Amino acid sequence: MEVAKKLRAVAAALSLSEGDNKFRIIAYNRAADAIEHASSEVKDLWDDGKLEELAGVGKTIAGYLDELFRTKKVKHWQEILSQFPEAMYELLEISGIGPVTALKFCREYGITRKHSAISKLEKIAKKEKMEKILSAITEYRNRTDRLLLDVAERLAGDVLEWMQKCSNVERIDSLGSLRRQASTVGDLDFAVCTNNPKVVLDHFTKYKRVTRIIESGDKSASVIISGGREVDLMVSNKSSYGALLQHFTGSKFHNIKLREIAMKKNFTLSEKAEFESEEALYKFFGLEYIPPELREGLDELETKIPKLLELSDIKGDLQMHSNFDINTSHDLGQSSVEELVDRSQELGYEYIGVTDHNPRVPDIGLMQKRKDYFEQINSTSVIKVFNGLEIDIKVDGRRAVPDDHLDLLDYACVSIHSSFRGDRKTQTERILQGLDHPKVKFLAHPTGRLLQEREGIEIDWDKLFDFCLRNNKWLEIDAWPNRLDLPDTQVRQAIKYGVKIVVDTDSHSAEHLRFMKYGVSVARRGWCTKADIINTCKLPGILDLLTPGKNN
DNA sequence: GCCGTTTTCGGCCCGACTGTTTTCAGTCG
Repeated sequence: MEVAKKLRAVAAALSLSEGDNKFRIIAYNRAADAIEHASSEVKDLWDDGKLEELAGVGKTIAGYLDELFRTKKVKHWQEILSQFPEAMYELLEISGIGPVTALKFCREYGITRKHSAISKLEKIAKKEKMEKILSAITEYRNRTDRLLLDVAERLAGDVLEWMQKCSNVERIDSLGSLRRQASTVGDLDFAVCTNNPKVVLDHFTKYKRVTRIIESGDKSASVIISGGREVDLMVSNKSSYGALLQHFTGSKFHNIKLREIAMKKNFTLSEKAEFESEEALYKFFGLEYIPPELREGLDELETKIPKLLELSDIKGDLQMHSNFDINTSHDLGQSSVEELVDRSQELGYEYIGVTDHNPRVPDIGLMQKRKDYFEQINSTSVIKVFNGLEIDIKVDGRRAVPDDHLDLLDYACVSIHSSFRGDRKTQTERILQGLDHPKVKFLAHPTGRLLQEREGIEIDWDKLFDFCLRNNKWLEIDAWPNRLDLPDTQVRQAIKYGVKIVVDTDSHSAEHLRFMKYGVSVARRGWCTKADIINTCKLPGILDLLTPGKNN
């Protein structure tokens, strides 16, 4: 059983034990939350002796986790868990079933075996015609992964469009993890300002994609839409709409901390509090306004909030792929350089860098031809078009292009596209070697992670940051929605170190250039200001930075 | 069990919805 699930099982068992301290139960659940939301794997934290750095994991639980990793089991937990059938802990996976219900099912229907627990419950539910349980089991089986940001925005856009058809909707906002621009989104959440909740909620449940209404009351409703996604909507009147926005934007951890602050000032804060705006709410408690992207319950309520990067600060895009065919090692772009230029000009950029993948087989003739082509483009283009290249770092750290070919470029970035496994030390050395050339300006999609598909590589971050700082190398935030790489937590570490960041789209078509906003969101979630980001520089500044010798 | 700019003891976020409980427990976010 994975670690967080185990902690939740212990919490469930404790909650069923007579007279147990309910705060101990909360503590176990909080520890599970902390582990699930940690930026590192819990096993790695244990390896590094950093378990207790997780807020919610104290001495006792850290001790038990240590026992778990050393001996594969925790004696104390075994004793607690063994009071109840193993099957019970499996049933907790079904939405709507908590400890009490799970135990009741196990006892009434003789569900004991762990592995068949949910199938057995399904049979019983069919026989007994327990419709809600059946649909919850179906949803459990179809449980889709979280949505990528661009997909979530599109789905939310459809819901917004439908809701705006209702004349009683005075204002509607999309909230939750989508508003916080987390890298992936689970449920879609909306708040509506209205004087007629009933009509609004009624309209909501009639949305054409709704496949099931989970619940529907006077103030909120939850539905499942086709594809299995849950959509929640809450309503309020104008006088407490700010409190509702704040509450439903979350995160849960941020809200808990905020309410603790309120409590210390002898106020009870909830979504019903009388605040017309979020600004007024934060101000009332003596706090700065916290941008949604920072509301993760880390240290944002105790830290001075910098002026975060904005999309309009971006002056150019330094990673994109054209269809100029140089027999590339990976996928060719779909748009011509001219199309990329046109679209970039519409976006108000002063420059772009075209960084096609390196040729499969080194060919200096092709590189020269490409250089001539860019010179010709620049003779007519309004915006500056840099002749860049994205170069593979091979497994042994060598670049896939001979050094003399780099002389024909304005700049290069390097990246890993193979051999993602490998220990931290080897991968770190590999990257540093790849970066070590004056023409190489930044590391593209540094971890190589693909959201919902592939974990990133292991990197010694301190070592990488130190190298970048000393050698004037930058790290990329790749805005491609299934990359978002560097991840926001590492972005924050990088800029604390003083490392500069490039935010770019890695576009493989002119159509993708619009993804820049997701990269900006990652930068904001990483607490970046305009000054932390290389491509907020205007053209003369970038020309300076790209001139070899000047900054190397 | 966790945690500290009121505290190393004594607190611990808050409310909505559901079901069958005619006043609240269970579950969720």
